[in-house]
Amino acid sequence: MHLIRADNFNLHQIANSGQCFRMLCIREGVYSVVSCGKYLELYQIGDLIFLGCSEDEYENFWSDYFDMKTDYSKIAVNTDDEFLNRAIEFGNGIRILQQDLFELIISFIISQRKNITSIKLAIDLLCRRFGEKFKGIGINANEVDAYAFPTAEALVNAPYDELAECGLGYRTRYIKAAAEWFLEWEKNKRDLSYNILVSEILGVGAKVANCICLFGLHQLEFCPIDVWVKRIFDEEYGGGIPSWATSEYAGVYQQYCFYYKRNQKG
DNA sequence: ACCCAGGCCATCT
DNA sequence: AGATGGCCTGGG
Repeated sequence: MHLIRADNFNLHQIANSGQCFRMLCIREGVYSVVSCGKYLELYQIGDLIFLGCSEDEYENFWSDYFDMKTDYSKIAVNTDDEFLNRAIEFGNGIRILQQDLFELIISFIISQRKNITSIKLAIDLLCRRFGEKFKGIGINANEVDAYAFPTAEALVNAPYDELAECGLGYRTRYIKAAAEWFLEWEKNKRDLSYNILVSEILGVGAKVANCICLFGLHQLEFCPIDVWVKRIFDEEYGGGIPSWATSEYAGVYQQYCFYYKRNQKG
């Protein structure tokens, strides 16, 4: 067990911000998350975060995963934009996680035309079938069965029908192609960019590429425009593009606004 | 029973 | 370059 104090950190908001599909509420207030073959359970009381891992593992891994080195109090500042101010106030515990790139690419290809519940289900099935099973340590030092996200090799070698059975539908061939692309990319690790993602990976269009840049490459200026953000532009800005959407931290503001819009009035 | 979801691609005008 | 239809499937 490791304890930290954190500002601009809200576990519930992070888990429900739509950027991560493997952070689950397993009991009242307690969340589990798997990343890079590591399992963590954690909960929050006020600004205290209780983590079911060693200080060493926190410092070496989870601290970066939760982007603790970025000072969000410098991003979530008051502006002259009333809607943005309300969104920041509402969602200012959201952080941009530093997730595994391959997992990110596959997850957001899966996300197209699916709601969050369906995305989580498909990814869970994928991990159970093709991911490595391992023992995680729970918040009470108990042992937990966990599944890593499948490697690119595992998905390249996976029979098409078995992949499809995870509820991927027409995206199945995209997933296979993306896994093959990733293995090839890993050989030389040339710099990734929005244009490369869109032009080289089948099934990656503008929205998904923006998500990969923001959530997978931690380039905070990328602003994915989905139906919710479109709705914000239409209903709050008369169809125009607000200045935050083209700013240095556009992706963070997008998260605040997206979360606010989805969760307001009911 | 619908209807559509946090898109993308191919195929048109 | 802009608009339209098809696509898998499960949740609401």
